[in-house]
This record gives sequence, C-alpha cells and structure tokens, in this order.
Amino acid sequence: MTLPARSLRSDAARNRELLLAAAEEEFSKRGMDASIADVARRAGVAKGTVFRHFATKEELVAVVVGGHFVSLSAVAGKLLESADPTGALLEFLTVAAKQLQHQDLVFLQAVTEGDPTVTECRNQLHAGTNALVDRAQEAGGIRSDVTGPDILLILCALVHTVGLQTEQSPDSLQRHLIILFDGLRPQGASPLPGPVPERL
Amino acid sequence: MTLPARSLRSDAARNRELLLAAAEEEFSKRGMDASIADVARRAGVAKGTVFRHFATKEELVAVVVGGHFVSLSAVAGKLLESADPTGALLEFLTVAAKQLQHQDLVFLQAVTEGDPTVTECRNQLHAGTNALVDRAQEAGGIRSDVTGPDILLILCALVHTVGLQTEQSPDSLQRHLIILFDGLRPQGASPLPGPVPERL
Amino acid sequence: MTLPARSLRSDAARNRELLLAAAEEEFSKRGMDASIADVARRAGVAKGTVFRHFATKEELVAVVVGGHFVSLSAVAGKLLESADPTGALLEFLTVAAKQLQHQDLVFLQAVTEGDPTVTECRNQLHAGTNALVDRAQEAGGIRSDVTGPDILLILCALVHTVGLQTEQSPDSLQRHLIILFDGLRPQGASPLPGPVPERL
Amino acid sequence: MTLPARSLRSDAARNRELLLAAAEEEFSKRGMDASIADVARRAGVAKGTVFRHFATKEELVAVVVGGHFVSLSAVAGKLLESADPTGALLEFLTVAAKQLQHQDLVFLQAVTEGDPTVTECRNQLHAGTNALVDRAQEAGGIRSDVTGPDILLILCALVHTVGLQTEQSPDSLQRHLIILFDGLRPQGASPLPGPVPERL
DNA sequence: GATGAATGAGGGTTCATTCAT
DNA sequence: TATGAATGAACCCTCATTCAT
Repeated sequence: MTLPARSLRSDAARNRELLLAAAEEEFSKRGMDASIADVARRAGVAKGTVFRHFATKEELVAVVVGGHFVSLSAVAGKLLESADPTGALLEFLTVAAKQLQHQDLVFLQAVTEGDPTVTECRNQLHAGTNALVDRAQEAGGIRSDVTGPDILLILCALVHTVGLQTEQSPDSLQRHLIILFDGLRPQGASPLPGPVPERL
Repeated sequence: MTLPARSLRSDAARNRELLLAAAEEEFSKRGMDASIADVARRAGVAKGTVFRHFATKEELVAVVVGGHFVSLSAVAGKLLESADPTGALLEFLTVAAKQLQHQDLVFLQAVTEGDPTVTECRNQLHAGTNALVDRAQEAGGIRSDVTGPDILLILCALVHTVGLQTEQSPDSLQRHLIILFDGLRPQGASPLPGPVPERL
Repeated sequence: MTLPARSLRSDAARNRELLLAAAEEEFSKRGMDASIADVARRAGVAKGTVFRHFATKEELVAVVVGGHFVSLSAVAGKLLESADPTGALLEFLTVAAKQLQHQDLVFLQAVTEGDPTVTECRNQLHAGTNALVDRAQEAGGIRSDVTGPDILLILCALVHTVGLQTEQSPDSLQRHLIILFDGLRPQGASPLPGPVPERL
Repeated sequence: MTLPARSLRSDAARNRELLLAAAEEEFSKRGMDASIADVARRAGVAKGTVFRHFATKEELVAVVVGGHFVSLSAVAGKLLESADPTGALLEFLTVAAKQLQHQDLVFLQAVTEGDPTVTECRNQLHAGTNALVDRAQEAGGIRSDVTGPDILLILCALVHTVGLQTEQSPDSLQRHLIILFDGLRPQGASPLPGPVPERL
C-alpha cells in the first residue's frame, strides 16, 4: 500500500518539475500569452494535470517567478562570502543578467502581485542584494546612495529591453551592463565593446 | 455657428481622436490584452466604429505607437536648438521619461514590427536622438561610445520596469534616471533624491 | 425647377443601372456572400445609395434574378417565330446555357422565393419555354412527356454544376448538354466532342 | 453491460457522430451559411466541442463531404459484383440519387478543393463509377463516349436542382433520372411518370 | 438623391477551467 | 492521480442596415 503510494508521489513530483520547466520556457517566450495547453504539451502531460498541481494559471506563474527569485537569492548568498565585496556585487549583476536574459520573467511580476509566497521570495532576494550592496558601499566600491532594489530594478530593465531588440548582438547586454556599472561607481567610465546598435 | 456646417466629417474626426485617446489609455494599461471592445467602450462608440477607423487591432496599435514616436521626435527637435548640448540631452531624457511614464507603449513595439509607418516614425526619432547625442559628445558632456538608440533603449526600459512596481514613489524614476545619467558621464556621480524603494 | 429634377432622376436611373450591373457581376461570382459594399464599390457609388434603390439585399437579388428571367424570356419569344420548332428549342437551350454560364444566378432563386415580381417573370419564362416545347413536340422533335420547366430546370442544374468544377474544359458544358438533348429525343444518340473530364 | 467500460472514449465518439449528423443536416440545408453555433446546437453540445473534434469549419465540411464520397464508393463497389452490368449502373444512379437527395452537399465541393483527404475519397469514387461505366459500355448498355465523372456530374446536377424546386412531387427526381438514362442509352426513350412540375 | 459614419448582431476561433472516467 | 472531453466566456472581425448631413 505504501509503495505504490510512494511511486505515485514521485511521479507527481516528477510531473511538477517537468511542468515548472515547461512553464518557465513557455512563459519566458510568450509571457502570459503562453497557453496552459502549450505548457502541458511541452511537459508531456495532459492539460488536467497542470491544474492538479497548480490551481490556476496565476498560481503557476507565481511559483515560476518565485523560483527565479529563490535562485537569484542563492547566487547572492554565495557571493556574500566573497573576500572582494565590490567584485562580488559586479559578479552578481553579471550572473543575474545572464540568468534573466535566458529566461525573462520580469514582466510577469504584475500577475503575481499580492501572492504571499512570491512576496516572501522577493523579500529574501532584496535582503540578499541589500547585503551585497552594503558591503560594496562599505568598501567604497560603489556610490553610497543606491539600494539593492534600485540596482535590481535597473538590471531587470536592461535585460528586458535588450530582449526587445530585433537585431541584438551578443555584446548588447554587456554594453548596457557597463553603463550601469559606471553609473554605480563613484568615479569615471569604461570603454564599451562591440558594434553599436542601430535601432531602438 | 458657421463651424457646425461641416460637422459630419468633424464628428468622424472627433471619434478618431476619442478612439486614439481611449486606445492609448487601454493599451498602456493592459498592453495587447486590451480588447477592442474596451477601447470602444471607453471612447463611447460601438465596436464596429473602431474598425471603420482602423482596419485591424494591429493597425490601431501601430498608429498609437507611431504617434508616440512622433511626439518624442518633436521634443528632440526642439531641444536640438538649445545652446547647451549636454543639458539638452538630459532635458530630453527627463521629458521623454515623463511622457513615457504617463503612457508606456514601448512594449507594444514588437507588435508593430515591420509596419512601414511606424518604422518611419522610429527612424525619425532615432535621427533626433542621435543628433542630440552627437552634440553632447562633441561638447564632451557624455561618453563617446554610446549612441542615441542605446540611450533611448535604456530609458524605455527604466520607465517600463518602474511602471511594473506596485509601490513606486514619485522619485523612483528620477533615482534611476540619475544613475543612468551618471553612467553616461565621463566622470563622477550625483546624489540620489527621495526615499529608497523597498521592492523590486 | 423641373430640369434639375429631371437631371437628378436621370442620375438616379443611371445609378440604378450601374448597381444592377455590379450586382449581377458580384452575385454571379460570389452568390449571397457578395457584400453590399462590394456591389456599391463596383458600381462606383456609396453604400447608402444601394439602399435608396433597393430596400434590402434580398430585393436587389430579386430584381437581378427577375431580370435574368426576362432576358431568357426574350430569347424564347424570338425563337418562337422560327420555322424549325425542334431547332428552335435546341437553339434556345444553347443560347440560354451560354447566358447562364456567363452569369449563373440560378442558385439565388431560393432567396427570391415568394417575391411576386420574380414569380411573375418566372411564369412568363415558363410560358415561353412551354410554347417552345409544345411546338417541338407537335413536330415530333422531342419526346412528348417533358415540359418546359423540366428542361429549364435540367439546363440550369447542368450549368451550375459544371461551374463548380475546378478543371473544366471548354467542352464540359457541351458534353453534358448533348447527353441532355439525347435524353430528350425520341431516338438515338450523338457523338460527344472534346477531351473527357477526369473529375467530378 | 461490458460495453460501457470504455464510455469516456465512446462519449467522445458519440459526440463526433452527433456532430457529423448535425453538420450534414445543417450544411445540406444552408450550405456554408450554416453556422458552427447551429451545428453545435443541433448536436446538443457547446460550440467549443465542435472545434475539439474539427479544427476548423472547413475541416468539418471536408469530413462530411468526404464521408459522402466514401459512402457512394461503397455502393459502387458492391454493384461492381452484379451479373447485369447495365442494370448495375442504373441501380447505382438510382441509389446515389436518393442518397444525394437526402443530403445535398455537392455545392460544398468548392470549399473542400485542395483537401487531400477529400481528393482521395473523390478519386476512389471516380474509380468506382468508371468501372461501372466501363462494364456497362462493354455490355453495350450505354453509349461509349461518356465517363464516370460525366454521369456523376449530371446526376449531382439533377439532384441539386430537384432540391431547389419548391413544389417537388415524389416523382420529380425519377422524371429527371429517366431523362438521364435515356440520354445514356444508345437508343430510344422511356415514358415519364407523375405530374408535371409547374415551376422552375 | 447621395454620402459615408455608426451601429450591433452574429460568425469563427481560442482558452482557462471543470469533471467524468 | 492522470487524462482529455466538454464548457462557455471572450475575442477579433464582418456586414446589412440606419441616419445625420
């Protein structure tokens, strides 16, 4: 009796993972326009199964978005142990940018508004980034008047917008990141690499 | 009394304006999820009337987005005559940010991709911003390795992302604009005003 | 006062003709799926003008269909004076077939059901074809057990159905007309021309 | 009692049948003007269910039309084994006429143009009728210059037209079939039964 | 009489969600 | 638990018809 129950459970767990992965993929490609049917298809399960795991589409989005916050928090947590506070912050921004670029879910935030789980995850992330920022500021690495959320917000904006470009070179993101870095430093500017973009 | 003589046409013209205003409002609030029915309702006309003025939803979006580009171009054009090149660029960014903040349609760009009219409007805007940037660069006001589209892109991203925040202080946008400005200057940083944001 | 009135009248009359011609064209091409807008456009007038001349779409159809009946009646009337009764009937069928093939409106009949004007026109046509058939039967040219409407009906059916074929040779209609003729003669059969059709 | 075991699938199957029957009915009455909503209503299901079974209206039409071709093919196939080739052909025409009369879908052919499944079904039907015709020709039962498609086309035309008549006697179809038969025979004609039709 | 703007019902189609199996 | 069939609301768009000018 317990064994089949366990096997069912693990099947369910596996389906949940498949669904989350599929949802991430679909939502990052088509936003809320991604259909539950598409998610189910990509996960290789039936539509009904999606609703067994997530009561509504919004809940699924919330879990996906929350997961991203958690994963970014983990990065921040690890870098908090670095010996170079300023380097750690820049490293965080670079890593976070790459992750966000791979799967841009920022614009789904609005949908998760008010979800307590997502809020919790986001608060955790903010705590992490604030700590990173504090350390860098203490070390004199960045201007003293910005906060973790400030930086995070700008980062998301940059990533998202780069994604909107039709002709984006591999350096597009890097260009904008450097502008951000320079804006964060107490002093001067660095050279930008790569070809210049021609269109908005 | 003489004016009402041609009121039929002017009624149609009025409806067109009402529709564009309604569309701007709806699209800026709900993006492409805004329904034609909502636009019609807000404009106070029947659904069919929308299609009399704009053959498809995409066309309506294109006209609205194109209009924004034109209006931004006008701002750029006026500032091109300023005696202070660097100040003109910063002024442009500030004004543009406010306009975009009021009605953020940037994220509808993807939908208008390939529309020749929108493309034309966008090119004009790019020309204007490039000119502003060139002048500021010649005056040594901003780093020499960025382009008009670079800056515009970042600006749009900031506005859009700030708009996603639920609890945004009036200074939110300004804070981030200043970081952007500082990232653009060849040298140091400026103080950030206002309360610090708490959430992403 | 009378002159401008007259000129208006003749303009109206001209528009009526233009509309009927346009309607014939459109309806024969697309049946009831032809839109009033298309008819108006082809006639070079505004949509509203169509409704000034014909109260409803159905009325327009009725007038067009009635006109066809009248025109076929005229052909029958002329051939009634022929010295060769059997030849006259066959000639009628051939001419009628060509006219119908050019503009097939038979399938719009259902729409005109109950319209007294169309009924009148149709009755006149039936009188004409009955007379043609009677004469041919008296002359021993065709079997004595068919009627004018029988023949007309079959003719219309053939034309319409041939019109549905995608790959119709110019001889398609002729092939089938000859089979019909042979079915009408008291005796034997005639050779069929042209390539054989491959599809239904 | 053992059968209901697989009732889920059979419910779906049942709905499919209901839908096809409803579609046949509606399409044969109103052609492509029949609405999906009407079909759904007649089948007793929701509109969405129609699209679960048939992706588009065109697909539904294609399936219905294809089904008719298949069913006619079956009749032809069975009669191919008859000992009396000429009788078999006439029997086929009679049976086919009755089936077509019950549900006239000929005029929907245009819509299915290019659909590979329908094409396949139609080709099969043509093969069957050609075989029937060949045998009848070898037996000297019908003229040697007609083909299966020829006959099929005339048959469809006759049936369709009889359907257009407002006051059709039960003999209407028979009258026209006999004319067709006589047109197919190498020699003379047969008497027509029933009252003569009065209207086109 | 002519125009063309406005209306609104209706059509095909999609999709989140429910539920019987 | 998983499935996928069914639902029905919502969407974009078309078109006959009305009516102010």
